[in-house]
Amino acid sequence: MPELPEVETIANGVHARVRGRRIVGVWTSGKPQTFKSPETEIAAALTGAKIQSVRRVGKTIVMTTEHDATLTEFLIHLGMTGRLLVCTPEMPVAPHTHAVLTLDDMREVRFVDPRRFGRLSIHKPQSPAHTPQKDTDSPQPKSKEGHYTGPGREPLTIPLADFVALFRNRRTPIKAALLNQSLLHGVGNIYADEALFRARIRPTRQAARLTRTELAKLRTALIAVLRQAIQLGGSSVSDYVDADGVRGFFQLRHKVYQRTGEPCRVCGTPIKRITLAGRGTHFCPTCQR
DNA sequence: ACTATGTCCTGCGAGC
DNA sequence: TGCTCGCAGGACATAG
Repeated sequence: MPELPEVETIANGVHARVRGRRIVGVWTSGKPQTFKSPETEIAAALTGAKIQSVRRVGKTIVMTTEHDATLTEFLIHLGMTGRLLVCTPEMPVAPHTHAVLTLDDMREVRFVDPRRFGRLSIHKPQSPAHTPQKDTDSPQPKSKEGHYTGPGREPLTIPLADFVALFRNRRTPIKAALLNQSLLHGVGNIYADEALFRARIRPTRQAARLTRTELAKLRTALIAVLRQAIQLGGSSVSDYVDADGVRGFFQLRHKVYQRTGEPCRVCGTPIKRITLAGRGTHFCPTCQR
């Protein structure tokens, strides 16, 4: 399932291939749950627009487009099985294709999603002039200036003090807290398990009970594992592929994820699997305390 | 405000 | 071999 490293790989790949191209046509499948914004709005906003950039925010791909000096952000969340592919027209259209953007060089950006947990939407950066001057009553500075910033903090850049503060007073297991996108966004099941293993912390530990030292270790481990995964093009479990349909390699480096019963690569103890927060959770009962 | 659980959806693999 | 059935999970809704 695409998490931060996979989404980053895809966004970078699509960016390199389509930046500067104009969208000349938009087709959508009509499957209602795929579209968080009405399909008519998506088509209207993107048709004729020029692609400025494609980047990652959390697990979301943000395609920024410009049309008559108006910026629009097309948000693509891949869910579990979503793919974003840059294709030539003669390539066969995969089953479960839900959106196709035709570019001015006839190539196509295709969104394919068999399981339909993915979501497409339009985000319009609000110009400050248009926002009513009422936002003084919001207790915390939310996303004020408009461009999409996601629900939580970026794991790769969050300072240690902020990272530690995220987990203060959280009684939920640390694994569940890592999966909470309104705290850190971008971390999913694979990298939560892998980071906790590298930090030698049990997924079941209550977040608020972790020491500052343990949280520092966790942050370092998380950043390291995400960076390494990005370098290897992500983890291809189930059917993840990048913008060209190429698989990643980080699954070969997994130390616990989907290694139930196999020996721990550090101590040889069989990797244990439990269910936590409704998710398969893998850890080494010896190494992780 | 926080926490836990159910729901969506389809492909695949285990088991018979 | 061929079938059924249960599981996988990210985000959101709902309930406590």
